[in-house]
Amino acid sequence: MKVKYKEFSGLNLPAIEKEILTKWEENDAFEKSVMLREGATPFVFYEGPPSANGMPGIHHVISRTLKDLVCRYKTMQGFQVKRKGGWDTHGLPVELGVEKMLGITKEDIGKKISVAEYNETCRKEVLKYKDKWDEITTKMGYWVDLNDPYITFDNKYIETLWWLLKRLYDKGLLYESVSIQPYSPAAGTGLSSHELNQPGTYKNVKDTSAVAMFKAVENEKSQFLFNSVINQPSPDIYFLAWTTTPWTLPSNLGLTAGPNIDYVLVKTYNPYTHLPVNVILAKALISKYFKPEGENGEFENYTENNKILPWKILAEFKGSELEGIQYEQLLSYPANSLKNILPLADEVPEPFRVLLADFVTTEDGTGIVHTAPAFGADDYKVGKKYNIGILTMVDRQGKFVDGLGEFSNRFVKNYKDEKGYEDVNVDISVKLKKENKAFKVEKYEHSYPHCWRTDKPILYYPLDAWFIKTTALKDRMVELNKTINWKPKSTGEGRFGNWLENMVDWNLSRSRYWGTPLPVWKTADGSEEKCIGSIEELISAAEEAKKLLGEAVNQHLSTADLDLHKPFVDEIVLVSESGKPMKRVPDLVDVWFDSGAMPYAQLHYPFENKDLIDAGKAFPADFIAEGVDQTRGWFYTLHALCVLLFDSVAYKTVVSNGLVLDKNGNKMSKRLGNVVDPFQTIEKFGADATRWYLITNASPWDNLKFDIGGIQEVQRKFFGTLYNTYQFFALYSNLDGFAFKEAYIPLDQRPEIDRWILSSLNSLVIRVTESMNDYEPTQAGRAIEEFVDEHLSNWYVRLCRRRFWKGEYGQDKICAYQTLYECLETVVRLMAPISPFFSDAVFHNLNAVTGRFNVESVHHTDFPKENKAAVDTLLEERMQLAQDASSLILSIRKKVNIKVRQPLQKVLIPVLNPQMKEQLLKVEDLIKSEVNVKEIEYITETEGFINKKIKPNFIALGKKLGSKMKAVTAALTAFTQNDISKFEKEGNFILQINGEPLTLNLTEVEISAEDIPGWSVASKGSLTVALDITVSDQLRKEGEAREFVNRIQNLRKDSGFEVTDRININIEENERLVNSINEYKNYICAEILADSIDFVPQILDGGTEIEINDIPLHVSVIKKS
RNA sequence: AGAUCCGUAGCUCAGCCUGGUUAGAGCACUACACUGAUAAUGUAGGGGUCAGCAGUUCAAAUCUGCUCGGGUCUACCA
Repeated sequence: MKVKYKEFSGLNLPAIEKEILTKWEENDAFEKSVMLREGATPFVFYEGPPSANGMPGIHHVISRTLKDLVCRYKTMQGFQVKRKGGWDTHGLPVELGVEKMLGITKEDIGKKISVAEYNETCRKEVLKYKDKWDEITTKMGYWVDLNDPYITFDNKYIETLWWLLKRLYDKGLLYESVSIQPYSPAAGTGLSSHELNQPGTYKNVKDTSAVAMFKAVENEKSQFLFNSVINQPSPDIYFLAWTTTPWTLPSNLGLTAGPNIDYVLVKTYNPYTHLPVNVILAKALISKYFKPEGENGEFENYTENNKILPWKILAEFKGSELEGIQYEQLLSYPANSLKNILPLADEVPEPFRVLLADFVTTEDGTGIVHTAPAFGADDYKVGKKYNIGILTMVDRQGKFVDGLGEFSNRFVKNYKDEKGYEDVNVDISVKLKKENKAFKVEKYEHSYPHCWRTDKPILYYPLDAWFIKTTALKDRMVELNKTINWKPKSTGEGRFGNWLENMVDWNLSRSRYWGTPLPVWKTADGSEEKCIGSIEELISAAEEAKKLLGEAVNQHLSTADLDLHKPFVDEIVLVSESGKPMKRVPDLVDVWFDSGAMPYAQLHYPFENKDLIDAGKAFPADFIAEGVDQTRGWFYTLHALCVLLFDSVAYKTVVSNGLVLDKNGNKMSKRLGNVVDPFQTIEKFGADATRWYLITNASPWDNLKFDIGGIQEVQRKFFGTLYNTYQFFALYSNLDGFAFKEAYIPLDQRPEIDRWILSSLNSLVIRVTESMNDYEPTQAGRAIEEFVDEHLSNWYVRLCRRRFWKGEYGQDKICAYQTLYECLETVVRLMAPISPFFSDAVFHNLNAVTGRFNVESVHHTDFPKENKAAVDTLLEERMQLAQDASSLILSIRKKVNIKVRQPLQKVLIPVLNPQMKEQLLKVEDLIKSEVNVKEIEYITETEGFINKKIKPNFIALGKKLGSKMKAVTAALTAFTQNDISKFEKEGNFILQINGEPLTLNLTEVEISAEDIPGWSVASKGSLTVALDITVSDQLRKEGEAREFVNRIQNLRKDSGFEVTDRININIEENERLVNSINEYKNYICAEILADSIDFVPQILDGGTEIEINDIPLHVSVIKKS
């Protein structure tokens, strides 16, 4: 028996997928898909490692679908695409998870639990959900190599990181410096930004805020200001600067103004001392300190009892004019004297000057920012730029240092829960008030970050940290970024581009436990340091230390069970050039370094696989994809490290996909309970429907509103249609034994409709290929959808049904089979990257019979190549015409209530030009059979018969006419039928516009048929049809015959006859139908496979009663045995 | 606060780059039809201040500016 096309017993995607999965596993389909391309050009893909200590969510499914479909597509395009999986295993989330699990805090590490035990727990916990991840990977059909993944805690991985760090170190790009970080004096530890983002850390608190007065120094730079105060009551000028943290004032070293902000010099009185003063502040903020009625008030009669301060603007200027003006230190003590100011650069600091920076606003304060480089990141940055030095008048416990007079050793906030703590900020403000140095002191409520463990306010504090000098190669990074193909473009130019422009050095240090240790060893005095770049180097350095420093050192060191984590590496002591012992600096490396170094570390470069990187075989990546939230994460660290170390891009194309929101557009979160479980979704609807939905519903970079209903729709609409089409094909092919054994019938020997669908198919191949090459899978998917639904199923198959079940297995049938087969086979290969399961299932079924491909899976075939010769644009156009015409005629039938089975005599179609007629003629038969009409008449000479309308061709006329457009439109609207036909006959028309002649030609207008008086008419665009709705006697009879055929076919079906069974029919005599049936007997018999139709006086068992156009009729249908 | 994306029918989305006169599709809804693809299908109908305002233009969903709303990232500040 011949092999048959397997017919599905129902569209059960999850079940089909399970079968396919088994097949893939049995055949090692994934491995084979890579192996089959051995020697081919590599297409390099990097997998961004997920962290396996969290459950996979639906948002992982979208980015992995994207990655998978590109890799599958490129494989089918002939590239070899290796996909090494990986796990991100270090970092704070892991540590916090473990701490929560063990019920400990960071302080307990090393006390309640040893560092070794703690890290061991992290190591185990981090792969907690690995099984779940493997499961989702398999079930969603993500092909990635999970047998040999890279793991960031692996010694080999870390060794590469060390090698890279050393290279940075040798290039002078790794350095130690202070940075301003959130710091909790109460807990005695720095906080990561992640910790600062814990819920509840920002609290509204009331603090004493002060507007302090900084006295300007008169010299050349400030002369223009002092010129304005000559002859004024006070010769002094003060800058006003606001602070909510008066404790930072003793550390003040600068005042920062905005270069484009307008400032004013105001003559007034100090509201506390009532002394005359001149102050500078932003013009926009005058109203915050002065009442309008006080402007130009009475200065002479001012006394301390006056409620309203008189004030007067003496001068106005831009912030940029203030740059460099000096002022006197606000609060001078021995501790903050000039000699105690530490430099921020190599030169001697020049403090107490006005600086300029863009971060200054006029929303709060005075428009002049008190700048203490130690206690604010912005302050530090601008302070460094202007080299004003740094003063840190607060120690790590949060109290003032010695040598600050009455403030010495006082806590700047109540960190110790002291009873009767007196707020030092209040005392400072009081002192300023008394000394004519405060202009306004008040309580101010604002939100301020607090330590999430101690609930005490944090400070920003300078801490030692290791940095990568990314700014050194900023320009190169910007330049190389321009060569990267970003999808969408705006992320690369906007979000990422801006980020690069405003780049700061990368703070690498983390004072945690579970991470890659920084491989730097230092002597106790810090004078000598050494960076280690490999395990071998570490071992030999340790051996040397052992030799020089004695046997007690590095006793337990062995190559065999070396672990490059804390606490083991910390136990290793090295020896300096001068023979001193060196200990490792305690810092760990930011986890983002782990992932950014993944291109090299996954290959254990350069210790192994050196060639893969150096010869560019696995580097840089052709393609990566992750969520848009990785823009400043992984995308950045990959780029930064690569530019710094290899002067190259790390990836040529990057797709950043948007977020998955719930159906209402809210972010999915466990708290809201709107998280979609990907396991359930795939279990219920199948991975294919889910993938198809995720890809075609919205562009990957748009946020996706995830709606289960959408998946159901995809399943029904797209997969259901494709399924039906395949089932239809399989049903008849199996009957006819079609196995594509006959020679391929040349296109020119196939009927019009076959050539049309094949043309359409090849156009589709072109479109899909273009879209996929352009990383626009959404466009590709939608195009496939449209083809399957609109063209293949709803037109080709519908129109060709008869060809499949009617007649002998001859040329026309074979044409139909070959055509439909080719469509199915091609579509399945086109969609394989997006929906890998169902496509493979259908492919298997097809190929099992025909064996046209010598492969085990659709994923081992090549992507379809377009056959340009098959594309016939005119053909596709006229088929569209046929579809439109049919649809119009059907709508008329509907309107006048004549069913399609009732034949009608004639359709009129006005043709506007010869091309249109030519096109219509070629599809005339299609239209006629589709709408059951006997003839089509084309009318060209139409005057008096068709009403035409005319309107301007705006695109053509717009440029020519400009503002006359309106008048012309009006003139054309007023055209009579005579005007139009005159225009058509003569080819041009002279209009009078505003008394001037204006010649229009036919290409500048659009003429269309509007109406045919006395006919039933419908139109769409330039196509108009008119239907003759008269049903003559002859037509009625034919209609009845068709109706009869239909009823008998139903009976056959209801009786469960085979499609090929032959029958005999008896009809109880019926006067009204006898003529119709006899007249069309031959036709009827052929349709229903009847050998006889006889009228009998009475049917013995009564037969079956049917109705033909409301006429009851008794028949009996007997199957011939 | 800055950057960026988004806002078109009840819902999901096209159209916008390159301005052109009835703003489309699918789903849902209503009615009718079809029935040897039937867990399908066709036809028709209702449903839109294209977020708002202003500008450019003969012409704006489309270009520009501002505002509002939503998302994300970054920053958190005197």
